[in-house]
Amino acid sequence: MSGSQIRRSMPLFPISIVMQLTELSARQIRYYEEHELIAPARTDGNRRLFSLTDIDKLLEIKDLIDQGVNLAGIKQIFSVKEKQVITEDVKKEAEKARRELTDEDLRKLLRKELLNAGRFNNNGRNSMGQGGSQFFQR
Amino acid sequence: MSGSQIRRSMPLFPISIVMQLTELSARQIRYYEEHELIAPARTDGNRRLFSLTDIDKLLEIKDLIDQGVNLAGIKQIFSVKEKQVITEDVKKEAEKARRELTDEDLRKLLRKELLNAGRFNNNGRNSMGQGGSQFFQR
DNA sequence: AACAAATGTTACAATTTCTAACCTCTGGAT
DNA sequence: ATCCAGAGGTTAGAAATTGTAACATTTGTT
Repeated sequence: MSGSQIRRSMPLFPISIVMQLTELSARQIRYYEEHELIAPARTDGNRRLFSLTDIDKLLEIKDLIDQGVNLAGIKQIFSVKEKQVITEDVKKEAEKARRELTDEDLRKLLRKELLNAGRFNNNGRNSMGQGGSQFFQR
Repeated sequence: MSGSQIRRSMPLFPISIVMQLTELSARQIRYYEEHELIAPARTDGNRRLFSLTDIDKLLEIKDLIDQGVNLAGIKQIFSVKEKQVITEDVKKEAEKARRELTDEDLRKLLRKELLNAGRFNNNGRNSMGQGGSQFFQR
């Protein structure tokens, strides 16, 4: 399971292959790297080497571009999706807990939760600054 | 709790007030409505009336615009965040289950999970189409 | 070692897209 | 009836994205 993660992030493909797989131009792919949407590995000779994860990301980028989203937007979307991955992690564990419900699993779940607490800056502001009316409090 | 939800979505503010609160121009605010990022209510005389939810959204829009995200991107982000709310819902329930762990709660959790399953189109594609190599399977 | 093909970098240009500002006109409120 | 906030159309300027070309470097092959 962690092995497949390694495989998915293994740098394997030269840009020519990625162009075919994604139907993106080399220029586009380099541009997206320049703006830090992807970070392909490099060979000793400075050639890009893309992983499956990179390719998936490129396909997602292509989708969003088609929907009119600009690069800044895609960057934001990726960052909220990263959060999503973690909550989904918790979700999966909850699922497992539902099935098994051993004390050991519950301890693991709790531990993970605590580790992730406050890991991201919560961007949620509120229109009334501090000391907003109690009437409107969430 | 559901009461405060009602209050937060209650149409209260005319555009002039919203301009001050958000430091957005009227033209901008209308522009964002035109592109369906907000949907303020209207008075009998067709004037816009904004809720606190609208104002929060506008502040978030302002932030994202400042970060260079275009409207299409903001729209996507809003839709992703909606998902997030739901997974966070599940997360909260998982937290609760961890504390209480009654059979009843677990049944509720499961029910919610099943109800939300497939509620959103999962946009996740895979670089290898169908029949991709087992080697790379997630 | 030498050559051909692929890829990297950089610069310039062109095109497209966004967004804010300008402007006019309408309709509601006093 | 008048006044003014608000609605909506149009446009200009800026920014983003991609294409193209020139030239350097790497890779693989013979």
